[in-house]
This record gives sequence, structure tokens and C-alpha cells, in this order.
Amino acid sequence: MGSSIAIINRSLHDQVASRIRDLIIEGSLEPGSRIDELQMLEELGVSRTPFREALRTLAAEGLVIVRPSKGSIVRKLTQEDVFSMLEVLGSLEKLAGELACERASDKEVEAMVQLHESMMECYRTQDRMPYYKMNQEFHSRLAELSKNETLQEMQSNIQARLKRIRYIGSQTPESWAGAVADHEEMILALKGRDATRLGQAMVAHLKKTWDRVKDGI
Amino acid sequence: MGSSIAIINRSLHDQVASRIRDLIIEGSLEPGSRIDELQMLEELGVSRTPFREALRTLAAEGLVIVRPSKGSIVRKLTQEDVFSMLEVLGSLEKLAGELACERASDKEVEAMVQLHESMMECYRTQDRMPYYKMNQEFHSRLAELSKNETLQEMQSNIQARLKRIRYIGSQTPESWAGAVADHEEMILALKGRDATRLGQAMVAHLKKTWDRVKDGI
DNA sequence: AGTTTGGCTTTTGAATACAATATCCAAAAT
DNA sequence: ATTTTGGATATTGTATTCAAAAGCCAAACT
Repeated sequence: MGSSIAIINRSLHDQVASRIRDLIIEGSLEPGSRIDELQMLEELGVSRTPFREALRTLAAEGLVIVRPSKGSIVRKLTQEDVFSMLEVLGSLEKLAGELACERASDKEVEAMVQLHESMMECYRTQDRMPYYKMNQEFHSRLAELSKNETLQEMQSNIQARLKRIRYIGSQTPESWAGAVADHEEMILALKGRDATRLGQAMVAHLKKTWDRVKDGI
Repeated sequence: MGSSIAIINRSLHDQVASRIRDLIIEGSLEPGSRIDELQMLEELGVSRTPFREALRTLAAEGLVIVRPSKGSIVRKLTQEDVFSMLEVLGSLEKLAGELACERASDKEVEAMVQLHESMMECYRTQDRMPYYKMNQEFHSRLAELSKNETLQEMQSNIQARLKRIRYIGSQTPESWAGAVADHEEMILALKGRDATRLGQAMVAHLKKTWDRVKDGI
């Protein structure tokens, strides 16, 4: 995602925003901690203007909170926050699934099946990292198949906020197996163009995600 | 919303963002047109730094588009954009309605009924403007009753993007009557705590909104 | 001893200055 | 005549500077 050609054409504050996003997701910037401008500026090698513009973007995305005259902090997600996000994400992905059944081309469905196969292969060999990445891809792609840009945007926003949680949310072998079974069901529903079934599968999947994650917050 | 005490404690860029938002909604800034920084700065009486920070916020909210080195434009909504927004909004408000039936207190439900009565009064006297404002309020409040902050945030974001459309989307006498009937149904469902019924009412309402608005884009 | 106040330091917010990029127009070449 | 290129101008992007606010510590007072 994001070829090098695109990067050179992106303005500095966008690059800065991406870097900070990464720092937040990988956990270098701890939730709740103040973001030290001076230190950050040194590390990133930019001046305050693009940095602060980046902060504004991240604030609008819900990743950081800027407290006037008191500095910015990395947003800390409470259990309630995460629950509410998963509740909404469930509803959005349900819609995505239903629409995908109606609007995706056979070719696109086939591509999803392919992706699923690759994931299954990773599961068999217990390759966590590639599985994790493909899983993100799977859900993004499903949103794409809805052919609804707003839906994609909202889904990707929530995904971004939850990324860190899910990343650390290391699944147990059992929960991983459960997730794989869920995906199996999704693929079957999608292949059969059964909108209701896929919608239900999405909601169920997100509910389980909550069960899996809630104690680690 | 937003007392004067709060306003004086808000940083400049936030105030600027609000002002620009208003200009976009009321139509002073035409969709698709370039936002002339120099001219804007004069009008608003601020310097470029807070102004550009405000632009970043608005960009993240989806109201403007910043094209690197080529200036910012007010986002122009295509029919597809509006359709996709209403489709998502329908899904979100459906969820909001369902959750509200489960989670709202009797007092809160009563307050909604009151608001509905006020709207009916405006309808009887054909007071468009107050009705329009209360209608916004009605939908925001329903989202609040869901007790889901993410849901509220997402709904309010889409509402903001659509505001101008709905504002100009001058309803005919018939469509107004239809909207009133929809609201009657919503209130009945909410009073009866019938989640399914309210959910369906919300989806139906948003579908009609599309029919009413689509030709005016 | 504890609390309050005054001023110093650090940090954030806004304005200005400087640099880079794009746009536009005219002149030259095909 | 049309296209292309060079440079002047306007506009945007970034850095720096200046101002204001918040945090901190010590001294004085209760």
C-alpha cells in the first residue's frame, strides 16, 4: 500500500502523520502518555508546523487527543470505547457483507476465496504475522466489495483505532481456530451470495472478537 | 451546544474550523471551488498557521480536500457519495434505534416524545426552520440514547457532511408529510421498546430521504 | 509544618519570514 | 499556426521567531 512514487508526492505532514500512526500502533507511543513535541521533532527531523498539522489529522481520526495549551496525548481506549467500536464495526461489516453479496463480481468473489485459501495455509503452518496481515486485508477487501466508499472509509477508520488492540490481542490457539471457522462460514456465504447469512456471520465474528479481546484492555 | 465559556477556552484553529464549516453548510463556499487562503485569512482575521490546521481537521472530517501544492477545495458530493452516505447512515441509525430501545431510560424516551410533539407543532404551523433544527436534534438524540459513543461520532460526522444537502434539499409538502409520518412511527416503536420495529423505521426513513434528495444533487 | 504566592522555566500557540512548487503568459522554434 | 520552453508571478509548504499560557519551585507568610 502506498508506492514510493506516491510517497514523494505526499506532503510532509501526511508522512509525519503516517509515522506517528505507526508509532502508536506498534506501541512505541504508549496510550495516555504525553507526546513530547520537542523530542518528536528531533526524531522525525521536521519542524513544528507540519508536525502540528499531522497532530490535527490524527486528532480528527481519533488516535490522539489535543488538550488546548496542555499538549497532546495518545488516546487511551477504555473497555467501553472498544466495545462501542466493535459494536459499530459489526454493524458496518454486516452491511458490507450484505452489499458484497449483491454487488461483487464473480471475479472479485473468486479473489476473496483465494485470499482465504492463503490464510488457511498460514493457519496450517501457524504463521501468525502473515495471517494477521491477510486478515486485515480480508476485512478491507470485503468493505471494498460493498462498492460503498463511505462504508470503506468508516470501517478503515475504526480498524485503525483498533489496530493496536488487535495486534496485542494475541489469540490463543482455540480462539484462532474459532476465527478461522468464522472465516470459513463467511466464504461459504459469499460464494453462495447469501446476504443474510454473510451479514449474520460478520456480526457473530465481531461479537467473538470482543470476547477474545475484552480482558486484555 | 458549546457554551460561551467553552468557546473562550477553545484554541483558534478550532474556532476557525467551525467558522469554515458554517460557511460550507450555508453555501457561501461553493462545493468544488478553490478555497482562497489569502482572502479567507483576511475575512477571518487570523494567520496562516491556525487556518491551515483547521483545514487539516476539515479534511479529516471529509468536508474539504487538500491537494498537495494545489490548494484546497470544498468537497463536492456526487450522487454516489450521497447515496453511500445515506446507506451507511441508515445502517447506523438502525443500530442506534435498536440499542436505544434497550438502553434508554424511561425519562429519556419521554424527552424524545416531547421533542416529537414540538416538531409536530412546527409542522402544523408550517415553521420550516425550527422543524429542520429539531429534526437534526432528534436524530442526534436518538444516537445518544444508543449509549454508544463511536456510533454518535460516526453519525454526527455523516450528518455534518450531508447537512448542506439536506438544508437545500427543500422538501415538498408531500415529502414533509411523509417525514412526519415516519417520525410518528419511530416514536411509537420507541415508546413500545420495539427494537426491530424502530430499526426498520430508521432504514425506511433514510431510504425515503434518498428518494427525496437524489434529484437535487 | 503546611499553604499560598511570586517569579522563573518549560511548553504550547500564533505570526511572520523564507523556500519550493505550480501556474500562466509570452516568445521562439518547428 | 501550433506547440514548446523559459521565466515571471502567484500560491502553497515549511521553518523560524515571537508571544502567551501552564507548570514548577522556592520563599514568605499564616
